Amino acid sequence: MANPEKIEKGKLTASDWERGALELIAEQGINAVAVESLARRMGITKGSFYWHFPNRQALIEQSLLRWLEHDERNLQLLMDAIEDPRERLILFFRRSTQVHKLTHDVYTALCFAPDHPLVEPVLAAVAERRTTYLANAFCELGMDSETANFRARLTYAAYVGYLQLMQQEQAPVPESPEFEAYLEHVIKTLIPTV
Amino acid sequence: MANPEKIEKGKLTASDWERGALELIAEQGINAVAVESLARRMGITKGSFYWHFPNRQALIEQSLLRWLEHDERNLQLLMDAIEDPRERLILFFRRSTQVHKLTHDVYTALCFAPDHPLVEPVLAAVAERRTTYLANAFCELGMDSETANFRARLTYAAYVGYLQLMQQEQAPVPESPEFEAYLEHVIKTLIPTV
DNA sequence: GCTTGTCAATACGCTTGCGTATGGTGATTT
DNA sequence: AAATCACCATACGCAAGCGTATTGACAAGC
Repeated sequence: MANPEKIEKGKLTASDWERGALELIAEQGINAVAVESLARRMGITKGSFYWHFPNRQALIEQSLLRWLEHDERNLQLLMDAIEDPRERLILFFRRSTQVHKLTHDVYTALCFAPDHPLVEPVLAAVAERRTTYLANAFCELGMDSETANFRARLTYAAYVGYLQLMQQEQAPVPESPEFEAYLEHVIKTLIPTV
Repeated sequence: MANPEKIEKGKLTASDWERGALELIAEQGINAVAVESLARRMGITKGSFYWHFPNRQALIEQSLLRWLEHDERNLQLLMDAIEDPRERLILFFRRSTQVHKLTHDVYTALCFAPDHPLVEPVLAAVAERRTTYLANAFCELGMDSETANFRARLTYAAYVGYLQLMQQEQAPVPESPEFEAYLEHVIKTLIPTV
């Protein structure tokens, strides 16, 4: 049929709208989330939307909240799975392709709207979470607390900055040999040997 | 008077509009550049605007072009002024406050709209310029060409990422003691000693 | 003094997007 | 069978924003 998303049996749920919003954010950024265009995209009209949500802001809030939980689960899985801190740090950079793609693309999109009032707190929470994750790993590698915090911030900044370079096609994407070479350099520079 | 910008004698020029646009970009991002609101802000109506520019896109293009030149001049001044490559690298991070504030704020704003069709090429040019600047300095410090390029990319990424953390108030601003401490760590980590 | 050129104000049409109101439809309940 | 509920369509009002068209103000040149 002509309905790309609506899977034949109709009856969308609030959760469907949230997923649709997150996909849109991942593809075109948060500003692209408009209820009418999103509705068109889901093969439906906005009459449905305003049954599930009071307004656009609620949709975005809910979607971001939902994303935050997904992201937290992903990070937890990573932390619990690997005991070697050095391996964990290395995986931090590779994460891009390891985790669920949608979740990661949303993260990238959010990074480029840090001044958006609804995005700001979410991004702050994620930054906090990830830097403490990094700082812990650096601590386990023998750094004192202050140094570990600095290194964590530097690492996180390098990660976010690289996302931006990739966005501009100024940097090689994961899985390419150039990326591997660069990654090796980053590891050598930022991660101390045991 | 009630006219904030229009300095009494009227008769704006295209250059005035470009400056106004850049100020707006610096404050509220590129998406905030709307001709009617910008006109209001300049204490005038859009009747004037469309005499100087064919459309909104032309204004943005011209403004960004103008900014690119400013930024290039700033970089050149920095390169020519200091001969010690290590000092140059350190200054790269301090640059934020050293150069003209408006120019730097525009840069930050542009960093957060890397997918914007008009911004993308500008950002690409700047990234190219700055990474080669960095790579040259690292080369002078004794790195081989490939390593210098990797380190330059890493340094640039760390710089851009830090801008974002600052935007979210997640990182100390320049001139604060915390910033100095962090900067010291960054220098120790990224810049090899002669 | 009259024309011309430069810059600006106003009014208009068009589109996009938000939110509301109201009605419709099919399934479920009673 | 009727009524209710859950979900959706349609139509409307409203604001912001782009670009156009027309007119006006004011100075410079002829």
